[in-house]
Amino acid sequence: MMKVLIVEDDPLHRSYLHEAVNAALPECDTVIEAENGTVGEKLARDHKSAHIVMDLQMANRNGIEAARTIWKERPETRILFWSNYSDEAYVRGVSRIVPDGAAYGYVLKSASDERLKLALRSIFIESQCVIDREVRGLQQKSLGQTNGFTDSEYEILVDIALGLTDRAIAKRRGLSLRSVQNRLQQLYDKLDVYQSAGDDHEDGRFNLRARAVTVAFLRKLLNYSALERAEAELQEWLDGK
Amino acid sequence: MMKVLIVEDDPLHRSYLHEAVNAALPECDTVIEAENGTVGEKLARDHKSAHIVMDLQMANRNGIEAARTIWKERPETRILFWSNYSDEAYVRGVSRIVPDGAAYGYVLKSASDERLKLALRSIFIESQCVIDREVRGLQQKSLGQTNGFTDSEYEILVDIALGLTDRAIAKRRGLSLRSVQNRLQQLYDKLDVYQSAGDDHEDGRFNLRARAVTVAFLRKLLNYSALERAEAELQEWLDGK
DNA sequence: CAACAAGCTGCGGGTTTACGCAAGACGGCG
DNA sequence: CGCCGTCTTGCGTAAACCCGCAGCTTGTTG
Repeated sequence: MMKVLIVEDDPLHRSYLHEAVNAALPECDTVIEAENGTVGEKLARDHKSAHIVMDLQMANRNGIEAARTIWKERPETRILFWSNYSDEAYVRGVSRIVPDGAAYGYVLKSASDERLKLALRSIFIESQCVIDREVRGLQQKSLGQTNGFTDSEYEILVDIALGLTDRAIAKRRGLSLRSVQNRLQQLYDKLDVYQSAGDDHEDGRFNLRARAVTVAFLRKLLNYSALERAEAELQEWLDGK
Repeated sequence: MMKVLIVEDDPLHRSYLHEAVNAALPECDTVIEAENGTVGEKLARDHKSAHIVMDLQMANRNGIEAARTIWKERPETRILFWSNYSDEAYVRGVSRIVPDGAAYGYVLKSASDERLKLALRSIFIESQCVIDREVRGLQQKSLGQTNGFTDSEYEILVDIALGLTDRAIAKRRGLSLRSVQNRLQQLYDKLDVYQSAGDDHEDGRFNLRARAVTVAFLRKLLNYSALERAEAELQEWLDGK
């Protein structure tokens, strides 16, 4: 009497998930599969799916995008994210879109069979949130401020990553030019862009703005999918004049 | 009488490869597996492997890095790259390291079983190069100049992506400041950074330098692994004063 | 309420970027 | 050889960027 929707790129992983669901949830009688985010959204709508397992990184339409629209239509949907990576960019992306009180989970693909099955039961049957330990760590840092980044810092990081000028950022965020630059300084500080820049020889200097983006990338604060989303939002904003 | 080494992150894909090798190469009597680049290099050395199937994107040590050191030790090794992506960054990275006359292959994970098996036989038995059609396209563009990027353009792209200043680039590449800036202009041109910048309203302007990097990322000219490698090279250069 | 921290803003100035203009340098080609 | 295209370099300028300094607005705390 339970239906589960699997949204996952890779056929191997898809069939693995299928088996795992069958094994972990005997009360589940139908399993549907989608091979990308677009199809996933459509199937979720058609079947009014209440239980979804979703990959984050998919070529066609990213898991976060798909989850967002699904949750917009029915916020009580339970979604288990099953991902290869625990990049801060993904973690931040997910926790930005989960509706209040929704049951969801975040399990890494490297987790054991047991963990996956346990998570499936906890979320779909017990309505509990299950977040992988490793991911949890990031989340703390990300929301709390310890060593992590404020939302406004993250925001401006994305803005310069997109290639906006200070002026454009100011306009977009409704700030003065100087405020934007303040935030930038703050960002450069946290990313440690200076130390690598200084190097007592004054010649080996970095372009702070570009360097900050790169460092963020190398630290997985940003990744392709985050950029992609940000770019889409930017275009939207540009169109809205 | 043939040994095959499989280097692949994901356990599912690893066992899939294992089966594929067994099915396609009955003359192969032993299959060894490594779960990341570091182990892969070690096993290749210990076993003097002549036939390797390698994933490109691996957490620990990237397939390109591993392949490079393996080929440095024994250039006649045959390597089949099996990857999820056909990013120009990967294609360029691979073709940069393949030794003269070496037999290698590049097959996408989305290819059919048949294609994979055929590629295995062609490369390991017939010593032929097998490059996936989709990848091939990129390679042409990348080496030929049609619409693609010159090496020097790509080089400077990487440099600004790393966050170097014009001056630093000039020093590193042995050019004058102005020449560096010339190449940048050229790059901006090809990346079409202007059109999105202009937009008749003079306010919606982009920071060309940062924008170029982002556009390159979105077009898969750059990706994480390319950045990682470039960063390592940069550090090396910095240490060498 | 006073005191204080945190964030926004304007001003000013030193540095870096982006780029037009023009003078060489180098290589191919008729 | 002279012509031409491509690449390099210097000069000069307008704009953008980085940032110290100082005045203001907040929200918080004793």
